Order: sequence, then structure tokens, then C-alpha cells
Amino acid sequence: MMRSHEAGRLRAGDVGSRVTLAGWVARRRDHGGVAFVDLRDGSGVAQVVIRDEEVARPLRSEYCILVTGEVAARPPGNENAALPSGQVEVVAERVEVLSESAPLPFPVEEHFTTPVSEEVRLAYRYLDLRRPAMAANLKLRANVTRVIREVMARHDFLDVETPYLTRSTPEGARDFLVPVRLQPGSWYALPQSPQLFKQLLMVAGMERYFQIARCFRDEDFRSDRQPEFSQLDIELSFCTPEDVQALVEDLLASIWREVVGSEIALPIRRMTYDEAMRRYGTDRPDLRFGNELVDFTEYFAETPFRVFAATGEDFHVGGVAMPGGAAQSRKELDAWQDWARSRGARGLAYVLVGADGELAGPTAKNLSEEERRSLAAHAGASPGDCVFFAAGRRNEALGLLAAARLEIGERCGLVDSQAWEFVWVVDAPLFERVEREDGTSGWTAIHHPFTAPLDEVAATFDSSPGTALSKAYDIVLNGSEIGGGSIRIHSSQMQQRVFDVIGLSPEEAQRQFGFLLDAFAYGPPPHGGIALGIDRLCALLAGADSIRDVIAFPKTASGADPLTGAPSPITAAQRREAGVDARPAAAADAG
RNA sequence: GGCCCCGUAGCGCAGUUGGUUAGCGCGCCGCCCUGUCACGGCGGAGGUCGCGGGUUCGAGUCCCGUCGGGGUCGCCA
Repeated sequence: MMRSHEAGRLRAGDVGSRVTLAGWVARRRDHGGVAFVDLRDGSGVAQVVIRDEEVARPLRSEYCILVTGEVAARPPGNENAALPSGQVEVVAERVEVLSESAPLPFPVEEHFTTPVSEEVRLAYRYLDLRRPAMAANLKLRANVTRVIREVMARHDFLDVETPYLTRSTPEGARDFLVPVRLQPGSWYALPQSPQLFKQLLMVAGMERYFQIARCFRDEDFRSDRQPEFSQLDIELSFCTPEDVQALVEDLLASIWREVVGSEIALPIRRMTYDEAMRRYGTDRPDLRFGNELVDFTEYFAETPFRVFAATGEDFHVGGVAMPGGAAQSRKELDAWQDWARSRGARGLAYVLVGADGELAGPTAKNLSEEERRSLAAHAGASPGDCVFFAAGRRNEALGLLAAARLEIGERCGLVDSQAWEFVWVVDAPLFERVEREDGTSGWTAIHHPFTAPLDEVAATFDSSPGTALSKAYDIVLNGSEIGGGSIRIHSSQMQQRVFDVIGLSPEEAQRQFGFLLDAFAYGPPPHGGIALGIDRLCALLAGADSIRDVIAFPKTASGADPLTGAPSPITAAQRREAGVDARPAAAADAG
């Protein structure tokens, strides 16, 4: 019947033509005998002039209406370039109410900028999405996935769907489980990622696979974490890390060019994991500003200040400068201590660099004369700056300093909010040490146990797991990890050696993902891939604070959906039929 | 699981050391205004102060518990 998405497309050239528009009443105002209705549809807003008061009077906000009329220029003397509804208007000849609207729970109209709680927005998500900003976010997301499909098709990738009902495998996160009526006591798991299936597809000879896949993880929420999320999943056979990276760079450049009209400088820079940790204290550095961390471990090797003196192998003391930070009040400096404690640290030592270069603050008194003389220079701090310090186990100290650096960047306005700073973080360690509950320590795979070691350590990684690096690569944008991948292990022998390091016996490995190991007995090709987080990517592109703003129907932090009321209890009959209460045929956690 | 912030009218918020009838803006309803565009003017309706308990002569305000929302640490290979 009618097309509705035309209101916002009316231009001066349409003056004199007759149009039929459908949309929602964004606002109605009358002035004397003339009523003005802003008609919103998917394309924007048009102003409709209604001279018949009897017709105009019943119209209310968000009524869905159909308007027939003639496009007119505004009367001379009333031109206004800043008009929200454009340069032309429609003089209504006929207005039909297609459906009425109840009074709104919150303002839908664009010019209302007062915040509305997310709970209310989610409960009326269909109204929230009617707001132009949210509609624009969904449009942006659709553009992103469209470009992705175009680029992947151009590179001859095959879109293959993998199961959403699959088996529970001991990956990183908790599984969402689905009871199985036909086999009481047995459960499907929703996939945390298509990782194992895409590797099977490589064995199957699908040399270039991709999928925009929904993934499920039953873990706590964050502003950038939902229990179900979308990732662009990619896997290639016979590839190098550089092949994968070049493909992703084409993807990102195409998305940025077509969706936000921005050119990304290629190639994207590479940084080793080690360098990222040294300079920024994190494996996802925000390169929109400098203000790098400074290593003071060597510098303080002989310090009289006990807190900064090395206590063992894993000890690290580092600093980060805050430009102009010496001007902070005692109260502000105390607030930093609270800030550090809220992050689980004992505190945040600091030294103030005076205008004369003299050091001040409680920590300064504990330093040697030599240290007081050279500390500012070593920290790269200028007179008037403040230097924060963290000391302790390396990862913890670096973590605190990395957070402090971001906080400083924020507070001091160092972050260029217009910038898009991409970086590949490569050569991450293969393993990290874990302390087990029984007090012993062992190793666990940092990425996942199928990640291949660098060629240099292929022969030695099991004898010195702590220093072995992997063929892993993460793509980071403005301090957010938007994707990660690796070259996988395709040799059963090497795979077993990795399992040995992380303490997974052949029997246990066989029980957990034997189907993958079995497949690898049949000539698996060398392969690798990557997964990009669509939600985070879109949130960054949209400038949204939370990925909820680029998901049509997200959940709250407790996993609830205020709109549908999910999750909800099931009936006793459903429980019986699903076999939820049934005993498993064989205890799953027997091993 | 820990910690922090929030919960008062449809929405956003104020509410002092505990004290009369809990306010403001927007929205909503009615009337007025012949070109408005965050129009304007006059009038009006609308509240179990999240819920439960306690202290008190008296609780939106203080205490305990609980529910809900947001953030964060743990967690998320």
C-alpha cells in the first residue's frame, strides 16, 4: 500500500507535488486556527500544516497517521535554516488516524534530552527504539553487518551456520543449559562461540568460513557484556597471522568508510603483548593519548623506601605521571587512595613535583637524596606534575597503573575523543600460571588450548611454559578489545603436548572434545581465524556508552528482560516434560 | 560472591538537624491565542516516598532486612 519512509526526504524540489505520508505524530502544536504536526517516520521528520481545527484537535503524540497533501515552501519571512522539520512542509488535505496512542511513559520526541532510566526504556523498548537516536543505532548496526557480508563475499568466504543446541564443553565461561525432552537428564549447551565447529569446518575443507554468530555465556554483566552477544566468526585454512590481519583490516576499513565515512590508515600498527604491558600495563592499550607508564623496578633496586624495594622475582614498581597533578588538593589526593582501594589495591603512592623541581608528598620523605634529585626526570614528569606509583606483584601493579593512566587521561582531557586508534596486540604468552585451590600451581591457556605456539618455541614450550609466546593476535580500538584470534594447532602431537602442560590427561581431553581430536586424525589443514565482537564494534561506532544501546532487545544486569518478563518460572508440567528433575544417565562430573 | 551509587507523581529531579496539607520542571487534561517549530497565557488532575520490620509523641528523612536498576572487582579460555 503506502510507503511511509519519505517524510524526512522531502526537499525544495518537491514543492508543488502531492504526497502521501505515513508516520507518527512527533509533536502537535496549534496556534490560532492552524495546527502544526511533526510527522516522524524512518527517514526523518516533516512538518504537516493542518488548517482544519476539527481534524487537528484529536491528534496526539505518537498517533500513527496517514497524511495526503501538497508540498509547499514556507511562507517568506519564516525561513529558518535550523528547522528540525526541514525547508518544506506538507499542507494537509486529508489526515487519517491509522491508530491511536496511549499517553507515553516517557518522551519519545527527539528534542527531549532528559535521561530516562534504562529499566523504563527496556520495559517499553518499542517506544525507546522509536526515538531517532536509537533508530539510528540500529540502522548503523545493520549497515555494519551489511558491509561485513559484502566484504566477506568479495573475499570468497562461505557463510556457514553452526548449531545453537550443542554439547557442553569446558571452555572459559559458564554454559547456558537446555534440558532435552527426548533424553531426560541430558542437556544441550548454548555455544560460547562456534570455535570447535569452525575448526571442524576447516577439516571439512571449507577453506574460508565466516558467520555472524550469536554466542552465549552465563557470566556476570558489564556495560559491554551481555549473556548473549554477536560475533563475526572467521576461520581460514593455510593462512598466516598476516593473512587474517589483512582481511580484518579490509573489513574495518570498509566498515569505517561506509558507515561513518572515515578512512583508517592501513596497515594498522602492531605491538607485541610484552610492549603493551610495559608501556601501558594492559593488553588493550588506549593509544588515543600518550602518558605512558614508567618502570621503576630497576631504579628503586637499592631504595631505602621499603615499599618500593624488590621483594622477589615477580616484583614490579612502576609510575605514571599526571600533568598538573601537583596542584591537587589534599582531598583530591585522598580521593585517589579511595579510588585505588575500590580497585582492591592498598593505596596509590604519589609524589608531587613542585615548581622548583623539589618533591613533596608523604612518599618523598622516604626517598634517598639521589632519588629525590632524579625521580622526576626518570618519570618524565615536569614541575607541577604528580607521579603515581604502584608496587607489588607485576600484574597487579601494572593493572593499577593502567587504570590510573586511563583515569588521568580522562580527568586531564588527554583523550582525543575524535580519534580512532587501532592496534594489533600480538605474540601473547601461551600460558599463565594459576594457583589451584589445593595450593599447588599449574598452567592454563591464556587464549584457548588450541592456540599454536610461535615457531621459535614450538620445540621448547612445554619445558618452559612461562616464556612461550603464541601465534595470537588481538585487535584493539581506543582501549577496547574488539576481536581476537590465533593460528590453531593442527598437529595431534603438539595438541597433546599443550594438554600436558595445562594438566589435561589424554583421557580427559578425549572425553571433553574427543570429536575434535578424532577429526584431527584425518589430515587437518593448518588453519587460523579470528572473532570480532559486533556489539562492541557498533557501540564504539555509535559513540554509545553501553552495548545495550546497539542491541534491539538487551537484558538488564540481572539477566532479566523487563519487556517480556524473561526469565520466568515454568509450569510443573513443563518441568516434567523437559525432564529437569530426572537423574542423569551418567553423572557428568564423574571425572 | 565482594564493594560503590541510585529508588519520591507518567518522565527527570528537590526535599534542611526527624515536625503542619511532600514540592519543582516536563508531560498529561481543559480553555484561550491566525504561522508555530523546546511557542505562549490561564486553569486542573495526578503521590501507599520500591517493599517489610524497627526506633520515636512523630519517619520520605534514622537503623536493620529485602527487592529492583546502574557501575565496578572477582569472573568472562
